[in-house]
Amino acid sequence: MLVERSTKTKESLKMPADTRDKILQAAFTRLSSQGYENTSIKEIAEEAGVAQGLVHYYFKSKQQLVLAVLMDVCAKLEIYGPELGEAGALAAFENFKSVLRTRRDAHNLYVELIGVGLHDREVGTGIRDDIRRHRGEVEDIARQVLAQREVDPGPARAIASVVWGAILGIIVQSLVDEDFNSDEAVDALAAMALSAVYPGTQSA
Amino acid sequence: MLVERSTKTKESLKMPADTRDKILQAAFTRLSSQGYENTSIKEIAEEAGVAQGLVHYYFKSKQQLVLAVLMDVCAKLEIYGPELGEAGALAAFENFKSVLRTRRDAHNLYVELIGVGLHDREVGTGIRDDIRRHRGEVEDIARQVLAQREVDPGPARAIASVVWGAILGIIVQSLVDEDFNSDEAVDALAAMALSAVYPGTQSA
Amino acid sequence: MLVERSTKTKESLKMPADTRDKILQAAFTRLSSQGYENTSIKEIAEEAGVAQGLVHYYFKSKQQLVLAVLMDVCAKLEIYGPELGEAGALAAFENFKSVLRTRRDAHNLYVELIGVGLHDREVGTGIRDDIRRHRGEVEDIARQVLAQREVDPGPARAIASVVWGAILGIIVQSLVDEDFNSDEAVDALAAMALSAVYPGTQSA
Amino acid sequence: MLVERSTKTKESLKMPADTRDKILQAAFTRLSSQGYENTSIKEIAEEAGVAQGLVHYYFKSKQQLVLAVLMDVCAKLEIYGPELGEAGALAAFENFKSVLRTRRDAHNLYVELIGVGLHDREVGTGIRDDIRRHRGEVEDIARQVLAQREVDPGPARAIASVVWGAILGIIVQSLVDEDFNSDEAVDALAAMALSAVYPGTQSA
DNA sequence: TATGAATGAGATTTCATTCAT
DNA sequence: AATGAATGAAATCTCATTCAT
Repeated sequence: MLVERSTKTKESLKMPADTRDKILQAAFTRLSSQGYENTSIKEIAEEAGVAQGLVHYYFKSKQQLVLAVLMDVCAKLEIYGPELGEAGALAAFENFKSVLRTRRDAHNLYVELIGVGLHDREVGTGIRDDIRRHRGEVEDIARQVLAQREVDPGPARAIASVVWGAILGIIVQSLVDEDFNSDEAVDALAAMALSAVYPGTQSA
Repeated sequence: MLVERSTKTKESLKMPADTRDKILQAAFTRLSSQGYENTSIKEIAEEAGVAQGLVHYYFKSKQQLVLAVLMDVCAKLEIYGPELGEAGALAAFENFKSVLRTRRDAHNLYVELIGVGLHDREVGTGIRDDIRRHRGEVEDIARQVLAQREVDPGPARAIASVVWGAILGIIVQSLVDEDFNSDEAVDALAAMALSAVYPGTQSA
Repeated sequence: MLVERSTKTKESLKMPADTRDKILQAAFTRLSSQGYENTSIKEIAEEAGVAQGLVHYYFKSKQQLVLAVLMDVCAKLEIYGPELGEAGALAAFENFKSVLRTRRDAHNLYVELIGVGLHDREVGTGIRDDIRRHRGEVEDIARQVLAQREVDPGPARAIASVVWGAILGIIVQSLVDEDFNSDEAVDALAAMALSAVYPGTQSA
Repeated sequence: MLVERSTKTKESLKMPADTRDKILQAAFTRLSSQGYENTSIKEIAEEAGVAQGLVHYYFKSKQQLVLAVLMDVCAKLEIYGPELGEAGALAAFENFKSVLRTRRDAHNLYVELIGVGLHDREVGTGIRDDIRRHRGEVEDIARQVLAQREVDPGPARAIASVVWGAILGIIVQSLVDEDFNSDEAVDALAAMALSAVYPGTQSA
C-alpha cells in the first residue's frame, strides 16, 4: 500500500511514504542487529536521519513500530514458490537452505520477536497469525502430496505442525550455533517429510 | 522467614544457599510469567521477600542472575528416560507430550531467552550449549535405533538436528497458539522420526 | 476585530471568521472538559476539523488562543439583568442559580484559568480585569440598594467584595462537590447580602 | 507519623523522613511559586538537593507528590482557634485577615490545585474533602452562634456555604488583584455573617 | 549477610511551534 | 488560507547498581 504512493510519477511531491519507509528500514536494521530492548527510538531516528519525534508521528508507539517491522519481516520469510505437490515441496526446501544464509538478520529479528510476543499481546498476535499462515501453507503442500499419492489426507495438519516446527527449530539452531550444519538438517527434513507421509497415515 | 536460617542443623555457619535459592525461585517465577525486560530486580526481591540490595550480593548483575536461572530451567527440560533405543525414543516422545503441558512456564522463559541470547553473549552461550547437549542426546538415541536396525549410523546427526528442531518448533507453536494441537504434532513427529530413519540414509 | 472581518459583504467570500470561530469553539469544548494542560493544539485542531498548523495561523500561540477563549467565557458568565436596585439584585441571584446548572463547562474553564492566571501574566491580567468588572457591577447594585434605603453608600465596595467573593466560592463548591446544595447557598447569600446592608455600615 | 521517626533522640541515625520532608518542602516551594504544570520533578529534586530518581522513590508519581503537598497545605490554612460561639467567629475572621497576608504561597498553591482538581480525580477528591471539612467547621461555629441567640439552627449549613464560599472568593481576589482590600472585605464578611444570622432564618 | 536509601543514566512519549508547499 | 510533515526540547518515569550502616 505504501508502494502505491511512491509510484506517483511526479517525483517532486513531498513523499511522506519515503520517510515512513526510511524509518521502517532503519528500525529493521537496528532491531535485527541489536535486539528489541537494546534498540531505542532515538537510535532508530538517528539511523533514519530524522528527528526523534518524527518516529512517533508515524508510529504511535515503539510497539506499533515493531509490529510494522514484523509484518515486513514476515513477508521476507516466504519460502514457497509457484510449483505444486512434491516438486513444490522440494523446491521450497531447496529455497529454505539459501534463505537460511541470506536472511539471517530477518531470522534474528523474527526469533527475538517470538520471545517478545510471549509477553506482549500485540506482537504475540502478529507472530501467532504468521505462524498459522505458514503452517497452513505447509499443510496445503502436504495435502497436495498426499493427494498425488492417493492416500488419506488426514494427517496433513499434523505433518505441517512438525515440518513447520522443524523449520523454526532449524532456524533457531542455525542462528544460535555457528557450527550447526543447516544444509544437512534441511536435507534430512526434506527426506523425512516426504518419506514419512505414508507412515504418518497410520499413526496419527 | 529469616528465622529458618537459625536452624543451623549442620555446620554452625549461616546458610546463604537458602536465600540464594529463594531469589532464584523468585526470579524464575517472575521472569517466566512477565518476561526478561518486564521484570525488575526490585520485583524479584519483593517476590523473594528480601531487600533489593541482597540480590546483587548473590548475583553480580541481572545478567548473571538470569544466567543462573537459565541453568535451572535447562535441567527442567530433560525429556529422556533410562530406556534405550526405539523404546527409549518412544518413551521420550510420550514424556514430551506431558512436559508440554506441565512446564509451560519453563518453556516460556526458555524461548524468550533464546531471543535474548541472540544479542547477549553470555546468555547466548548458555543457550547454545544447552541446545548442543540436547541435540547430542537425541543423536545418541538415533544412533541406538540405527544400530538396532543395523543400518548406516551416518545420518544420526542430521536426524537429531531435525528432531530437536521440531521439538523446539513444537514448543514454540504450543506457546504461541492456544489452538495448537501438540499431542497430534508430537505423535506425527514420533512416527516421522522412527519411520524416516531409513530414507534419511539415502538422501543425506 | 472578529466583527470587521465578518462585515465582508456577506456570504459570497469564504468566511475565515467561520474557521476562527470553529477553532475557538473547539478550544472551549476541549479546554473546559479536559483542562488546560491536558489539551493539545492537535486535539483542538481535530475537534475543529482543521489542520494543526492552522491554529497557529489564527492564534500566535496556545496562550493567545486560551486568552481568546477566556474572553468568550467571561461574557458568558454575566448574571445581571436590566432591572435596578433590590429587584435587580434579587433577579441576578435568581439568574445565578440557573447559570450554576447550565454553565458548568464555562465555570470549569473559568476556575481553572484562575489557577493558570496565578502563574501566567497574560491570563492573570485577563482574569483580574474580569473579576474587577464583575465586582464593579455588584458594587453598582449595592450602591443602588443603599441609595434606595437612604443610608451611607460607603460600604458598597466592601459588600461587593464579599458578595462577588461568595459567588466565586459558591461556583467552586458546586463544581468540586457534587453534593453541594447551591440553591440553598445562593438563597442564603441573597438574604445575607440584602439584610446585611445596614449592619455593614457600622462595622466597615 | 513521619514526626515520630524524627523524634528519635539519636540523631546519628539515617533519617529517611528528613529526605522525604526535604522533598516535600522543595515541592511546596516550587509549586507555590511556579505552578503545577510549570514545575518539573527535576526542578523539585534540584531544589531539594537530591537525585531526580529519589523523588520517585518516595512518591510514586508527580500526582502523589502533589497530593502529599496538598495535605500539608490544607493543614496550614486552618483559621479557627479554641474559642467558641460569636467570640470564636470573630477571632477566626481576625486570624483570617493575617493569614491572607502571611500564607500567600499556600493560597496560591491551594487555588491552583482547585483548578487542577477539576480534571484530576485524586487531587479533586483531596480538595473536595478539604473544602467539606472547612465548611463543616464553619457550620459548627454558625450553629453555636445560633444556639447562643436561641434561634433556629436550620440555616447553619447554608450560612456556612456562603461564608466559606466568601472566604474562598476573598482569597482568590486577594491573590489575583494586588489592589484588592482584603481587610475591608473580611470585616464586611464578619459583619454580614454575624448580623445575617437572624434574617437567614426566615429566608432559607 | 542484609537492608533500603540514593544515584544517575536513559527510555518513551508528548507537544508547541515552524516551515515548505 | 490551509495543510501536515518535521523539529527539538522537555517531562515523567524506570531501573540496575552502589553504598553506608
